[in-house]
Amino acid sequence: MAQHSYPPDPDVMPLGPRQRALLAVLQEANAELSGQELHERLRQGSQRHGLATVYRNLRLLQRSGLVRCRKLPNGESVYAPLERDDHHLTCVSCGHSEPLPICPVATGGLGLSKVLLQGFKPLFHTFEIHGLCLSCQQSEPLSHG
Amino acid sequence: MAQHSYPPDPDVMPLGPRQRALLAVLQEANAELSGQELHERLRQGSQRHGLATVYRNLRLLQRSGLVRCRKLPNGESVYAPLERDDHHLTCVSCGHSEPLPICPVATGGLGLSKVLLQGFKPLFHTFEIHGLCLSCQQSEPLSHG
DNA sequence: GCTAAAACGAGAACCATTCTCAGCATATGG
DNA sequence: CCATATGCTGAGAATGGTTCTCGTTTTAGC
Repeated sequence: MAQHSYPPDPDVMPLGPRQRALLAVLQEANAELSGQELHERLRQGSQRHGLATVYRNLRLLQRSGLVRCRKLPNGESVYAPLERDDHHLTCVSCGHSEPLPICPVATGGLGLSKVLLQGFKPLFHTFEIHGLCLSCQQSEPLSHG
Repeated sequence: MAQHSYPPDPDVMPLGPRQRALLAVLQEANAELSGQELHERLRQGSQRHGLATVYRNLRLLQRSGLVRCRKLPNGESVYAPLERDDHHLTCVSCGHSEPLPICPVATGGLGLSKVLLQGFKPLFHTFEIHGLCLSCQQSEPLSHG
């Protein structure tokens, strides 16, 4: 057991030093970060950090309900603290994704009955509108070839 | 120009035979299909079909607003006809994703002002609840290591 | 200190997707 | 009817983010 004491939530095991560093970087950032970006930023600190461990811990933090994740059209995953409730407009043509400054879903208050959830324990939700951004509408003749 | 005549929608260029085949398979399927699954099913028909073309046409159909796409946690993309308005419960631990039989968002009627959209032309939206499925809650001791 | 168990890092492996490029189909103009 | 330009197609190679492997390092408990 390489765990450090520090029990912020009885529901969750204590976090290791690298996991705390990772969370801290995510919280300081004002945007979602990819695994690679996170790795780069962590390297600049004093601790050693391997890419594999960054991904390992991202998975663990996500399972613990501390980190949320979203996939961009290019396949990258981007991460943010769970409590951040941002949603996005994403272009199906160029892949550009930008924050949508409203949450159209009554978070938490979702009228989701327990019956519908069937034992599923919700942690966060993602809402995304996909379409064509202005510049793609203008540049593309929209031909199927 | 290898396009075949057949103008179903003045807003959109006519579709080629492979694009129509692709759409047909998606419409017959009662679930989202991945690019690879789509490719397999198309191979079974009479026309020849290459994987590259399947992906090429999926991209084009998506841009034309005929097909929607969603990324699974394992990195695969799954496709469906645009008009299908399904949403999902997805487990952050095992990656299992199942349909959620309600749409908590007032589709179309989203109170999204044009100001917020800033020229963005919406085609479809995705809504997904991420959390822990029952079996993952039971099996995992939730340790950070 | 010493040992067993857990976490770690570097690099290889993975795999869905995209790219490359030579060949072929379509449409048109001569 | 044939020549030619255009651009779609498929096989296979390349790409790139993420995961796996495995030998090493760190931690916890004694």
